[in-house]
Amino acid sequence: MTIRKTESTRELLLDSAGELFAEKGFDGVSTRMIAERAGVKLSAIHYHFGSKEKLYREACLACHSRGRLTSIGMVLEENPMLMESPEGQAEAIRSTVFRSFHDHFTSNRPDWETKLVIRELVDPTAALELLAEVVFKPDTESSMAFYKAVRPGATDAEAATWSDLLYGPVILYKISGKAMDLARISVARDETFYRTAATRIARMMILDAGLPLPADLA
Amino acid sequence: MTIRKTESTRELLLDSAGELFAEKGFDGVSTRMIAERAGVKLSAIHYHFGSKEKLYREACLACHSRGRLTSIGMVLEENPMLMESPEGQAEAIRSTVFRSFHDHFTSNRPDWETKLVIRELVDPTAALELLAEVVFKPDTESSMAFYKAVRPGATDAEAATWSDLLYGPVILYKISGKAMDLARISVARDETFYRTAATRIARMMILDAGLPLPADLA
DNA sequence: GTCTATATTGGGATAGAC
DNA sequence: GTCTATCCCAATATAGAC
Repeated sequence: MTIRKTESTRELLLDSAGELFAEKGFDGVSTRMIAERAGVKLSAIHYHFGSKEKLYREACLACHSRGRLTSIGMVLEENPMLMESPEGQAEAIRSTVFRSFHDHFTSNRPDWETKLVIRELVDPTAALELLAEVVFKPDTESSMAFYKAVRPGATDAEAATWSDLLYGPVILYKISGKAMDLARISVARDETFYRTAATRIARMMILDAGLPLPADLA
Repeated sequence: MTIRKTESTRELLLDSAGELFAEKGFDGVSTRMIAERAGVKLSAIHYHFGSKEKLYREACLACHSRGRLTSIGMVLEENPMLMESPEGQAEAIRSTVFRSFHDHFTSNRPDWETKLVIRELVDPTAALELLAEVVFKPDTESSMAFYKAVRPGATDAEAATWSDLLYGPVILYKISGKAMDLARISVARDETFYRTAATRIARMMILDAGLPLPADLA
C-alpha cells in the first residue's frame, strides 16, 4: 500500500490475499482479484504458491506470525511476578484486556493480519486445524490455567467459560463492525467507545474471578 | 429431513437453502447443492425465487420470522412488572440470558434458523441492511433502553457496551463451535457447559448493572 | 409447475515461449 | 520468474417442451 516497490512478488501476493480473504472469506475472493490487487499476473499465484488453497494457508500463517493476538499467557511471561498477589493477578487481567483492544483497534497494524485468523473461528476451512494448534489452543490453555490458579476449586468448564469471556468480546467487535454501525447509528465505534468496552470487560472479569478491583476501573 | 412429503417445493428449497447458507455462507453454497438437498430440480430455484440472491434474502427473512432471537425487550413485554423493582430487573436479565442460551443450544429448533441471521453479522451481504432494521436494531435498542432505565446517568456508549455483552457471548458460542472443540478437547460443549456459561454471564451482567444477585446465581 | 437441455460466464489451473 | 494463451470445469441462469 505504501512502499511496495521493494516487496517481492511473493510478498505482494501475500498482502493482497490477506486483505481480501480477511474481508470476504475464501470463497468470496477469486485468484484474479488477488493478482490484480497485487499488480502481478494470475499465473504468479500458482508459480509461488501452487494453488489458491495453499496461498490461503500461507496467508493465515503469515498474519499469525506478524500480528499475534495478545493472551494472558504473554502478559504473565513478560512479568511473572504478577501471579504473586491478588493485585498483580487483577493487573494481569486488566492488561490483557486493554492490550487486546489496543492490538485490534488503536494500533496502526493492518487489521487483516488478525481478522483473517479470527475469521477461521467462524468460517472454518482446512486451515482451522492448523490455527487451532498454533493459536487458539495455547491461548485458551494459558487463560484456563490462570483462572484455575486464581480459583483452585474451579472445574474445566468454569475455567473455559471465564476464558471465553476474556477474548470473546474483542473478537466479536473485530468481526461484526459493519452490522453494529447499521444497528445503532447513534454510537460511534471510536477510541472512546472501545475504552469504555475494555473498562467494562476488565472490571467484570476481575470481579468475577474474586480479585480486588484496581482504582482506575471503578 | 423428517416429514417433508407434504412440504411444497418452495418450502423444501427454503429449508435446504437455509441449512446450507447457515453452514457455509452465500459464496460457499451452489444452487446445485441446494436443489439436490431439497430433492428438486435446479430450475425450480429460478422459477420460485428468480435468483440465488433472492433465495438467500428469503431464507434470511424466513428464519427470522420462525426463530426470533430472545431479547430483553421480549422478556419485559411479556412481564412488564419486572421493571418495577431491582429484583425484577435482575430477573429480567437472568431470564434473557438463560432463554437465549436455551433458544440456541437446548431447544429442538433447527439451528440454521438463527445461525443464518447471525452469520450476516460476520459476513455481510446485501441482506444485512434489511436484517439490521428488522432484527439487530430493535434488539439493541431495547437492551440499551433497559440499561439506561436501570442506570439513569449512563452514556450511550456505556449502554451499548453493556448491551453487547448481553448478546455477544451466545452469538460467539453459536458461531465458533468447531474451533472451540479443536482448541480444548477436554471441555465438551454440552448442556452443563452452556448452563455454566449462562450462569456466569447472567451473574456478571446483573452485578455490573448494580442490581441484586438472585440466590440461584451465587 | 416441472422437466430436459443449453447458453454464458467466471473460476482455478496449466503449457510453453521468453 | 514472468508472460500470454488456453484448457477445463462448475456455476448461474434461461429456453422451451410437456
